Amino acid sequence: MGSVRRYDSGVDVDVTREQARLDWETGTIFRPIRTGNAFEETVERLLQAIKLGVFGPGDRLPAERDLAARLGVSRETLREALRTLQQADCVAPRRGRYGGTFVTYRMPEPDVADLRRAARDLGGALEDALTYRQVLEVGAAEAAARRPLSPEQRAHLEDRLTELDAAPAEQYRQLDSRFHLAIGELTGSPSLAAAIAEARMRLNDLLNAIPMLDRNIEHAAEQHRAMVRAILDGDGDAARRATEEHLAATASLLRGFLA
Amino acid sequence: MGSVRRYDSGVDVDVTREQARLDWETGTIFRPIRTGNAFEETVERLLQAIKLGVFGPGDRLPAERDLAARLGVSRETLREALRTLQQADCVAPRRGRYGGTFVTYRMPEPDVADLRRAARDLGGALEDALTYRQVLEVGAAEAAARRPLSPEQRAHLEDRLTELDAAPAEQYRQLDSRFHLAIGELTGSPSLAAAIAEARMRLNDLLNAIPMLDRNIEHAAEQHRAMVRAILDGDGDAARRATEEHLAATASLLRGFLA
DNA sequence: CGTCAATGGTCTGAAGTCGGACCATTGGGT
DNA sequence: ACCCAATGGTCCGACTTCAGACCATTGACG
Repeated sequence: MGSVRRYDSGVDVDVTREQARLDWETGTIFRPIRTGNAFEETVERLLQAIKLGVFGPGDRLPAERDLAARLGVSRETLREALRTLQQADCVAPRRGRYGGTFVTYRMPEPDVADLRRAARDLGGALEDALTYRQVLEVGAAEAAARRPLSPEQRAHLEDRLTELDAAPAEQYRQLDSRFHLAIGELTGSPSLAAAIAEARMRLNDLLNAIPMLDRNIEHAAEQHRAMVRAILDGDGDAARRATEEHLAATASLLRGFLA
Repeated sequence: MGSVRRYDSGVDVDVTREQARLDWETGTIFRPIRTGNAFEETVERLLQAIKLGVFGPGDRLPAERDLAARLGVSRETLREALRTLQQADCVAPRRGRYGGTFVTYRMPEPDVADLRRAARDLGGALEDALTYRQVLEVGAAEAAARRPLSPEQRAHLEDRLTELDAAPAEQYRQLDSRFHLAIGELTGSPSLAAAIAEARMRLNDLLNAIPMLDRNIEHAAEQHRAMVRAILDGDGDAARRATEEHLAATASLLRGFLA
């Protein structure tokens, strides 16, 4: 300790502490540029779009050429991904005009064993994802509330809530995702909406595996209403508090099943 | 309006509204998988590591083999990126043992003309980035405050503040970045820290181009102290408020120069 | 004064990815 | 009954990226 070196900047620094700082920061800034190859990431995205409920069973995905362009990937790579999903019985292609790629995926029944396995796979990334999601969604709710919303936007949010309240049990998770995603989109910040979608994707397998009890659903519904009310009222503080409470409840429910 | 169709799910939906929802959500979920090729992203990362001040003038970057592994990129791609930076006089390689790639980049003088140009280049992405940053950093400060911190972590945070207070004008921006990044790292969530780094990178050229007046620096220093105090005290609400205030001040300073 | 280990510099063959052209199929429209 | 536009299916040549091996250089250390 206390070893000191003079740099060409003319500033004396403690070499040991400086090294510790560097080790720490390089890990953050020099993280991997790409998590996998284009093909794998494409599969992941498509699967998550389906699991998040953006496309339900029977829905048609955008045409290959269009989808490839949206994903910024060549059509061939996209097709390879679609072929994989097809073999996993998630989608089925239909040729000809008015054809397309149609979703055949059905949500599996929630299963606590699945949940534990999924949590083990995530490992330390679980706490990371929960913190990440908390910060993003709480912040988004507040940001959405503090923003002037168009009548269309207000209607859209209420639609999501109504849809969710009327959801049959097997669609609940997907419509819940739609609702939370909608709040992210209301912030008007594409980056924020994308980050929320990503965070939710990471937790999605876990959330999907939680058995939904009527009592939990009712509780969640109340919290959802509080969030919507606060956002439509433009009350940022209330929106933040309501979202905080809702996410804390979900997180502790999750931890409960893992304990 | 009111056109209704029955899907195989047996649920009647308003086709017009359903289409609007799809258009909206597909934009979020089917955003591009990769923003550019590996080479471009590598250049960007390196440049940002330097501009954010993780590596100052004269510092040595990690060895090529090591750096390539950290970035998840082949050594050849990394070298191509380094060659580009070399041609831009940002780094210089030195061969032999104890050699390496050394940073030669010097911060340009702040210039309002640069700032306006950079803002124009960003376009609508500016508001996006500001919102994104606000949510992330405010949330991170609160999360860090609500978390038990080790003595090393507390010392690290205080080091960053001390370092920043003692900063010569030409290093101020870089040390400011280090300080804000440190808060993200204190949350213990790598995803959150990475997102903060990314958000800051997007605004970096803008922030760097703001002429720093003594009055602003003093004001910022006060806010920084309040943030640190709140985080070390474990006072989440205070941390959030202090960060909110600080970022609002920076944002309005920025908008002022753009107006 | 030589050794040698760590570093940047160079090359190659394989695999991944891309853009684009062209084919095959289908069902609504004329 | 035919046409044709939109869709999935197939293929190819060019470019990018990769993994790994090998070379060249340097300076601290014995």
